[in-house]
Amino acid sequence: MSTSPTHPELGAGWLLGAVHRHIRSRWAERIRAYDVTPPQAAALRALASAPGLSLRELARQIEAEPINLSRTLEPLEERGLVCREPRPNDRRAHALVLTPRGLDLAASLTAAAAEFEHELATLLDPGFDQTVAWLHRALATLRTSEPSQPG
Amino acid sequence: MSTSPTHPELGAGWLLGAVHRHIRSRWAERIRAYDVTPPQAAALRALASAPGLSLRELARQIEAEPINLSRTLEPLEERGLVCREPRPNDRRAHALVLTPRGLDLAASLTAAAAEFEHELATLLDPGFDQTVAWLHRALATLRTSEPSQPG
DNA sequence: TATTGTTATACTCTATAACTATA
DNA sequence: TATAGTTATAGAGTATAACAATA
Repeated sequence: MSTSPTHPELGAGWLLGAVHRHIRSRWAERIRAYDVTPPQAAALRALASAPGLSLRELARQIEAEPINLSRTLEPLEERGLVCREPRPNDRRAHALVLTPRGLDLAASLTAAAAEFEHELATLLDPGFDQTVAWLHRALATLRTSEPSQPG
Repeated sequence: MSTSPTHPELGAGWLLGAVHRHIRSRWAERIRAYDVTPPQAAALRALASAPGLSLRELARQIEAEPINLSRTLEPLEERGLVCREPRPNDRRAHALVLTPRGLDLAASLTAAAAEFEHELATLLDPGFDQTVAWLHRALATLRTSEPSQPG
């Protein structure tokens, strides 16, 4: 992977970071209208598609630390979007569920996300989903890979 | 851009973040042997290829905030890798230059970076530089793009 | 007035360790 | 003893405002 011509000493890691910050920032401003942050949006959307999970289960699903997810959910609960229902058989874990308003919001966020990602895909490669799919595969490969000296 | 199958409600932004953290972490551990952080490595390599810049000029070049770059350079100056030479004609800006040891380190880091990026490229697409180049173009496109509602 | 480097400060996201109450 | 949620705390990286010295 060669370095970018405009930044000769900044490599793939740097470029990924720059892209990530940019995209995240755009996504954050897109959902600001709903008064949620990107982590909150992820939690809400995950809960909408898998209601009743415990906090740790949800954390596993979206690959967050339980403590961070806990703090992410806090303001959402205060706003009456998420509630922790007690479980009869285990009083440690609560069942996380969305309220009707939470469900509405999650639906809006999912629509916004679909639109946002479609816009990104269009920017990347208008009309050619194949290469976008390749980007996804590439990122998925890099995500867990263990770069090590070539033999 | 469709979402990842294993994380239905986590989109492109999340995936980019995950990849970025992973790659950054691997890179950080790779250069830990040299006792430098990724931002320090970027600054050192940039200074090696463009010596004599002022702090603000260097900051512009690597797209960092001057204050953050200032703090990045501080420990490097203490270790005798970078020094701020006074400029005769402008006593506000100093000329940043690498010491011989700093130059050695920068060379090692550049070699490590080339190796690291080559490993990433190999992971992505062994033997096919074209698609790697496409990834770079894709990231470069996304980097400054302004996603906006399609017409 | 404008610019350089810096101080002080804060924000976002993430992470580790240890506590408490349950099981 | 093991697990669930939480508290306290910390870290990296980034950012804004303003200030003193200098131009």
